[in-house]
Amino acid sequence: MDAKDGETPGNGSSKRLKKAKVPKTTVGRLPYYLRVLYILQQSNIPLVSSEEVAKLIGSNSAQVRKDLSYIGEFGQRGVGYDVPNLIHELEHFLGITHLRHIVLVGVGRLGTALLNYPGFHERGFQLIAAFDNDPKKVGTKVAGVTVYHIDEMSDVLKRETIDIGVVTVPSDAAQFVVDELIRAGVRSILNFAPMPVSVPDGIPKRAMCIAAEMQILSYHLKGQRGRRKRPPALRR
Amino acid sequence: MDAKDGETPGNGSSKRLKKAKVPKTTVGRLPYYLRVLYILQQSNIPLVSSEEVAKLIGSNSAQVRKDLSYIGEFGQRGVGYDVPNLIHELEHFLGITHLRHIVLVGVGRLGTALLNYPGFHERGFQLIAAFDNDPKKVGTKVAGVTVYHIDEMSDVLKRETIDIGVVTVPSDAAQFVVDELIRAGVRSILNFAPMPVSVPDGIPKRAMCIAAEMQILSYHLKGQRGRRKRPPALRR
DNA sequence: CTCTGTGAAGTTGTTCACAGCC
DNA sequence: GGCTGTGAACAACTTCACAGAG
Repeated sequence: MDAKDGETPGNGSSKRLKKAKVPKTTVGRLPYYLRVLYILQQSNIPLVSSEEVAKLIGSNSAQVRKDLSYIGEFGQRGVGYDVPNLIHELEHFLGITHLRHIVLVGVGRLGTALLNYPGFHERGFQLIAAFDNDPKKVGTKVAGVTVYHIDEMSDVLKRETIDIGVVTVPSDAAQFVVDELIRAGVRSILNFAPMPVSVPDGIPKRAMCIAAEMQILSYHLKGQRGRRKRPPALRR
Repeated sequence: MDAKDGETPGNGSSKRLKKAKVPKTTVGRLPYYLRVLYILQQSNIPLVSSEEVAKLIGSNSAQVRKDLSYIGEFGQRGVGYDVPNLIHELEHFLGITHLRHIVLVGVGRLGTALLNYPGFHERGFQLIAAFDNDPKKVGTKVAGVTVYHIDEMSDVLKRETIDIGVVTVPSDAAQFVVDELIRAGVRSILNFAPMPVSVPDGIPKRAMCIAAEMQILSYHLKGQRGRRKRPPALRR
């Protein structure tokens, strides 16, 4: 149900690397490894062990080593991993070595919040434009990003390569907006609308649904009766 | 790395049901089934087949049937599933039959956007309170929800059972806020801060990280060179 | 002795294919 | 005929446990 694979169908052997297959579960964890590595780097910690990384993200050392081993051999036995080097390798693997261009459609509250989110820029994602169908919003700037009308999308994006289209419109507009983004040449979709959308084969897609996450939490709460009286001791 | 299991450790056989084990991947898909069922219900469609549900969420019919079969036998052979009944069963299974109480910590832009998100209420989640450490925000109301100071948390929540604490504070405050929520008796955590947090055993936890999702998309774009010239035909 | 990298074992999840009921 | 429910086959992922490098 999640992202389409995004792999070009018949590219068995690229010239880039040996590139054995990397499980998608592994790909999903790499951004989290990267996040703790950035923190370690800020603290000027030059080396880290798989055990330490595991502790920080709540996993286990074998998992960390296995995940990293799918990408290459970056550690030193008896020593650990060089933090800046590992950051470099992960960034390279994830394709975030150069600035990625993104656009956002739907300048409502969530859209505005995201436009103001500093994490985009910090992580190498550059907001090129925003789109909405509300004439009051069109022509304004939100967090420094110009808002265009949705009908202008193809024109505005004519000369730009957009890597990711972020969709923050109401459910009933989501599929239309996704279709427009694809038509305008946008290469992948991040959908926040609480509605499944379909994309053509080969277009990577991810969905973030807050309500779904909360329902999953709700499930885990079943069976635990009511308010905890004596909170469990905090670890750490 | 994701949510703690949330299962009370030694409760092999509850009296509630036969309750065979439901894979967590299945639990993760149920909210999406529910979402398309709500849509079908709004269109007054009384019956649906596993094939149709699968099409709508981009899965396959065997997966849908298998998932549903972990919970019970809700379909009729040769006919399909009764939409309202299946909704009822899924809601029951997910524990969203009664209102869930939630609080939010961090009334910044993202927090404000979430407080205004109508999906909470529509899906049976009731915002009881919000917290921030900014004196300018304390005492105001955002989207009808009163903002308290973080130090007041234990007091404010003394008599309430809070099911989910939503964390939308900056990274460096995330662990502190989570610890406070746990101390105040909050039963589970939904973390939006781009920082792993740890919780005691038995406290369900989920994380939503936008940057991570975008990095995963970025990975899938690697290898596809540049702007698509001729967009693939839209399906549907 | 420490910590990585990795086959092999073990576990979990998905797909197949068909019996069973409408 | 149509569609569910489900063992059994298959595939993916995780954990173990240890060889090998520093």
